[in-house]
Amino acid sequence: MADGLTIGTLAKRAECQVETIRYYEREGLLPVPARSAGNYRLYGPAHVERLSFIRRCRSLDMTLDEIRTLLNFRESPAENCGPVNALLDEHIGHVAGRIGELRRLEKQLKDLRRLCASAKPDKSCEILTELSRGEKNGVQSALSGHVPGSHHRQPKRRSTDSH
Amino acid sequence: MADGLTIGTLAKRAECQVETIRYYEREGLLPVPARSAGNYRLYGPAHVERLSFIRRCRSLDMTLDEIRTLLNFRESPAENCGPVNALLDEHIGHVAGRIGELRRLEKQLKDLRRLCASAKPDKSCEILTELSRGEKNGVQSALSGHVPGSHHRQPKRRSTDSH
DNA sequence: GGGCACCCTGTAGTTACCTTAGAGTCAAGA
DNA sequence: TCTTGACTCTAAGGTAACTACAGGGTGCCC
Repeated sequence: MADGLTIGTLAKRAECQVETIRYYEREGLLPVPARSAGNYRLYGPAHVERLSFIRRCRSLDMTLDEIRTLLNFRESPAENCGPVNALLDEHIGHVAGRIGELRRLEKQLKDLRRLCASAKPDKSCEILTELSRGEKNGVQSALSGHVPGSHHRQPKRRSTDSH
Repeated sequence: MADGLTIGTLAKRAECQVETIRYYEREGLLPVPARSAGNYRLYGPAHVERLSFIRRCRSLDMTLDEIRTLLNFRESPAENCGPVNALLDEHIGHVAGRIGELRRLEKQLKDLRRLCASAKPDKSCEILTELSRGEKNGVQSALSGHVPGSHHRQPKRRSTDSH
């Protein structure tokens, strides 16, 4: 193999999964790379840098669309970076709003939990009773619309990793 | 139409979308209802109560699997409600953990934002520079694995609603 | 009987990937 | 040389919890 990194090496450098790289390529976030004689993707330093940028933004919970926008700013610099600031401010707003929602949610859950401090006979479980109440004075929805994801998907490891 | 609520009426009672009800039926969360002569679904008070229960749990950000578990508890009551408490405690743990993650995230974003207080010439934008740094002393990932969703999907309204 | 709101089924799209199947490639060891 | 094992390829399907849409049928009022 002449030169260039294989996809697995790039994945290690940028700390992400191989499949994620191929996905970004399909999504147009990473340019189509050169290929080796055996049809392997070959990457250079520019790919490492670009992928690191993307992963860093993702670790800040930006969407791929937001990242696309930032990448465009990088490629065709305008007179000032006002739009970059604006994008970041908006994103900060999202995160802050979400924290507020989750805090209200946490309070509700704790209120609910307090209804049943110990393991009582199941039939009189106040929690189940309260949850089935349709009235407006019960537990209220804290969320504007529905907010997804206090549950993470923990990626199943490949068999090659653990075995 | 003899008696029973149509799906639209049920949706209004439980404050959810018609499609969501059909989805819950497919998922086995709601029992298959009776049908009218014209093949319309017909619901009774038990459906209203059960759907309200589900929606209330969803507004508390529980997964459908968790809700399924709670519904099972309701249907076949055991000696005590310890498992209900356990489920709720675990869910509270999820939410609390998520709040912590998002707070770290918010701090990082604000640190990043401070690098560029005004609209400077784009080429020297410190934010873009910092985001492309691969080094370990830059902005760090605050998230264990990836945490989805500070962005909400806001459902597009149907044309019949706004027009 | 015309029009409108409502309902039906079935399929596909959303986000950001992860998983799997089935096959090819590469380098090293026996 | 052959084989083993790690790596790579493409294509398709799965995840969560719905939402959207196409193409039709039903119920009811005027």
